[in-house]
Amino acid sequence: MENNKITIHDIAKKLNINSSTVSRALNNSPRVTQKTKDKIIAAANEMGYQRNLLASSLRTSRTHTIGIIVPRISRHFFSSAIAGIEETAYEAGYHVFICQSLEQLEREQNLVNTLLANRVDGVMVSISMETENYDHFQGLKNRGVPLVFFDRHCDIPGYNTVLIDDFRAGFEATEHLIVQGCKNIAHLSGPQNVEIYKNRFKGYQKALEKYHIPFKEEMVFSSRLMEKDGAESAKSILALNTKVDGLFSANDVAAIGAMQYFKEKGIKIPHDIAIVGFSNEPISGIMEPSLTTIDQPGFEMGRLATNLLVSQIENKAKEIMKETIVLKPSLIERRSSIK
Amino acid sequence: MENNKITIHDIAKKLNINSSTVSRALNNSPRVTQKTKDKIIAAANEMGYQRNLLASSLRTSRTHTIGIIVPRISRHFFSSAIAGIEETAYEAGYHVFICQSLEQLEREQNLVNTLLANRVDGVMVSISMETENYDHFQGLKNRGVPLVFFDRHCDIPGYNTVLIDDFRAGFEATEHLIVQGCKNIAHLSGPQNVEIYKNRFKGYQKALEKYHIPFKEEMVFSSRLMEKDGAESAKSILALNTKVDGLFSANDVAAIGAMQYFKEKGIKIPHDIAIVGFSNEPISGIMEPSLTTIDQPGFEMGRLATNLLVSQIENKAKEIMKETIVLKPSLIERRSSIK
DNA sequence: CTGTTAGCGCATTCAC
DNA sequence: GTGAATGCGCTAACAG
Repeated sequence: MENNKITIHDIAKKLNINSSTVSRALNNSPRVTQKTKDKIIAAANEMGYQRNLLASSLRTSRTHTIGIIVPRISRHFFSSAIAGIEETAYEAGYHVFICQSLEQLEREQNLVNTLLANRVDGVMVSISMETENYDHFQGLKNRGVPLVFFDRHCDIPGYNTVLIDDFRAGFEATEHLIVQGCKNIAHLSGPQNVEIYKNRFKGYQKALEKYHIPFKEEMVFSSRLMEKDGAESAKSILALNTKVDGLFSANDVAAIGAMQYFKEKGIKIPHDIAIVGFSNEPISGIMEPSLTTIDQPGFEMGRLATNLLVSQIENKAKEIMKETIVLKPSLIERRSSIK
Repeated sequence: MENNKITIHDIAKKLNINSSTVSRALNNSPRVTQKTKDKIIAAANEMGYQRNLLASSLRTSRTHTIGIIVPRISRHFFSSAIAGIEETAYEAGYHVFICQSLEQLEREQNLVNTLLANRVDGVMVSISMETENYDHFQGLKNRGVPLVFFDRHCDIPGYNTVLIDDFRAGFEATEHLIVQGCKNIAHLSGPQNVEIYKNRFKGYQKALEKYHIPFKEEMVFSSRLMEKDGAESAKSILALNTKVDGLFSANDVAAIGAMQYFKEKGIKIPHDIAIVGFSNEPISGIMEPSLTTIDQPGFEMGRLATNLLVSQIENKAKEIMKETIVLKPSLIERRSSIK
């Protein structure tokens, strides 16, 4: 039917008015009569007009788009977070540009530049496991593009951040195992440049300390916390001289990898080894209730982070404030007692 | 350090040359001396120049961005497909704008318009379960924006499509159950406006026919194939007069829901009821090998669909060809025999 | 090889 | 309340 590209000029010509009026009408400016507005909007619909956001953004230097960089969209936590982000962003009139770093620093760096080149109004990041410095975020700061970290944040102060209390999560997870009777508790930890893993580890140590259980270096297995890392760590755990009877994993995926390995070896969960990991709904749901998990409120974090970002974007005139929102983790016990 | 917005004019001024030359140099045009190129690139880096893609795209009417609409990014099949799409797109010099319809027609319609307004160079869609007509894709055609359907396609000819042979998948799944000794095989089916579900259903019927097993309407449970739908169907299956001993589910999620329900009720899989579903790696991996699955080559489909789309985009001068690529499904048996 | 000019589509001054 | 003119930053056409 309608051909290719209809511009405000085309509809102005047809109505024998000026394109500025059309522009104003379509932006619902109060400086246009309702009558002419109606006429213009009717004509626009009829002609199949569609605003060219590129031109509009070029002119206003606002894209109403926010960029988000996560390690991997298929991870349950991140897809929940994205759901929260999209919902909130949509309500505030923003679109979301979703990007995956795939845990690679180089990709993360490129993505920041891509987002910058696309002139997004703000950026939300959960850093990759390889990210140890933050130079690549400097460009955002130079351009005055608001940035919010969520979940996997950095330890440099002065950034806006939404996170959960990971120290507390680690502490409670470990305490839970201790209270249930575990004596030798191993820990699967992640790269220490990522604050969440560092803090979960600290929580683990603190819980041991509280219950006067000696901390042993060899009980901590550091890896990138993929499924196979969990399995490998499980193998190492079985090879230890000490008989391990509890395990706290710093993420969901590694916990699952470890659990699988243990099961293959005929080890009973939680009877022989009790595990506390993090929630991963699609998987948690189909497992027998052998895993106690810590819930990560991804959706909620997404919402909060987006609100924070949007308020930064829209108050850019004022000095950008630095804010940190801390959420409480919650332990989900799938059974009344472990041992 | 560097301030806000540096344009090609700024760097032209600094070097006492014309901005067109700068533009040409930055686009690596052969019509600029290597010397001046080097000089310009050096200056650009030094000044922290970053191309404004909005302006560039406005001028060239090419964004080098492709939009993709899937029902839900967290679904294993789609996240694999997205991985394939991103990889291929990146190689071809395109960015990917990922959107989720969340199985809602209205969202799908809005997303098409959003992509259009953002002037993406092409679009890839796997339709929602609610999508029964295709008017909302008309705008793409009018604008000459190439469109490729993958996996969940439509039955209207004249569109580019990448799909797997779903009839064959349904047939082989059902045949597998029959050969393993199942006599009463139920089927979990999805909305029949979605071709893949229709064809899987047809394959199921054809297999029954081949083995002279009477088809019974009450053995088919139609739903939106969510996890809870699978569970509900499982409940209905147990309430039947006929004792069902085999189940073919038209997707992975419903199969998992059904399996959980059966297990809760103490029914042994596959001894009491054998199930064939579709692969869902993160979940398949942690289950005991009780589920035979059909592999959906998401990554491969993503690659193929992207290649198809890119070739359409880049040959837009010629008439747009219509092509359908059909992939073979492959049955993955996790154990040698079921019964 | 490089400079000049014009315009992509829109929003925003400034007039009236 | 509406029209005319200008420019966002870039690239393409045409000169030279």
